[in-house]
Amino acid sequence: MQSRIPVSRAGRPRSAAADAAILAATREALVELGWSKLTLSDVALRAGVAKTTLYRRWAGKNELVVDAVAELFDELWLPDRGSLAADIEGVVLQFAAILARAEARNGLMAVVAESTRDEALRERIRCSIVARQKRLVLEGRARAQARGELPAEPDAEVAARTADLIFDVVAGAVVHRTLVSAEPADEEWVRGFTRVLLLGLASRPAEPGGERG
Amino acid sequence: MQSRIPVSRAGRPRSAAADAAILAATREALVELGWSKLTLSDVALRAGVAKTTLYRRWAGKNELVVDAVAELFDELWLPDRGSLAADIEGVVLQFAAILARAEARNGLMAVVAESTRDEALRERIRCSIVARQKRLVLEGRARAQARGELPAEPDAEVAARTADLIFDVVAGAVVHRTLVSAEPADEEWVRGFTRVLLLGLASRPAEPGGERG
DNA sequence: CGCTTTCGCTACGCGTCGTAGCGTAATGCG
DNA sequence: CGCATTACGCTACGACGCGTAGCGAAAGCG
Repeated sequence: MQSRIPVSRAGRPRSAAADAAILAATREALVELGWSKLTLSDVALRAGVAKTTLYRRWAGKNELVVDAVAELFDELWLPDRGSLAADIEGVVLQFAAILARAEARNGLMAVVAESTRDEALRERIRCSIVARQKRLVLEGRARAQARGELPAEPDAEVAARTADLIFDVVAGAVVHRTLVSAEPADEEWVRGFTRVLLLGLASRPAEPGGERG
Repeated sequence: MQSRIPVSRAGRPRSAAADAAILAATREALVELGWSKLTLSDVALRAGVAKTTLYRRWAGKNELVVDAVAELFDELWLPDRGSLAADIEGVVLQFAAILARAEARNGLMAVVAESTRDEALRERIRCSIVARQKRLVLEGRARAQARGELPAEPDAEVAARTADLIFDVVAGAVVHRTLVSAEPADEEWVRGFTRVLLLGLASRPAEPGGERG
């Protein structure tokens, strides 16, 4: 789903290069300036286009940044590493790698913050960013059930609720670690997180040396 | 820790009533307008004070909103409900109740988003908001260890890392559920979350009826 | 009572937003 | 090719919020 202003079919077509330049310039400005100091005039200058061109395609700051940030999450996918634990670690590390980039941190937080007041914006975020992540949860669980690592869910509604829960736990933990605690979600942290997620708090903690199992 | 501009001791003292009115007006404006549309002129008008009075006490929007939001988290505490699961459910429900309020959602997200660029602001958030929450994790674990529900941690460093992990998982999940998924963290959700946190994903899911251990 | 500081008010400079208007460039169609 | 249509770059503009300065008056402290 795009947040763009609809385009007419007749006449001179919009420059695709300008689109790419604007989105790239937005991410660049997001890194250097952050959300609040990012101005559309500056983005236009960086992209080498006129400010009015920008307003012809996006309605405002929100819409532009959503599209610019959503592109970052396109690279998320779920590698099959053979076990549920390894799959989780893999995808969490990918997510963490994206959030390690300043443009993702700044943009994601800004957009989510803005969405608390803007229902349409929240819907765009859900479609552009969140839905892609949630798909991975469903895929990972299906694999784990096929392997026998997770019990099958007889009730579809309960299954859906559980998937939502897992999604909030995984995404929330990584985001909180990265943005609020402001510490990297590195491999060691991901190992500990995966252990808690799979086995629970009651299990004995992992050794610092990196025991796995 | 306060973000206020230091006050002199001689001369006319600052009006305490004005302080309360300003913070309340900030929360009110946060609910109605959200972060980006909140203006200090409007806050001053609502509070019945001059805009200059506002700038005499806080350096800007960030500092003011941090203080206004931090007050909301003062009410967090850890009731002793007799078991680790019940303690977790209790504190998570409290946290969820705070985040159910629009002023908390808007303010917290706005401030966190802004903090991605502002190190000093991040530090203020850590002291004013996050530290209070993290204390509850340590307290809850100490109780659980005293009860024998959790194994004792021989290594202090490992214990600290685990506490940080738990904190990010709990706070992150609730925040993500409330702000990104935009669905309430109600009692049913909290039960499911607590179950996963304590027992892990591999455990059989709870029945919809509300079976408890 | 004087000294100090706060308070309300008005006014101001600055920067950004988002739009209007214009001339020009690029494309599709007959 | 010639025309209609649209995008583009540019300039200018009004509106608005930010943060500050200056003033007279009010409220405490010694």
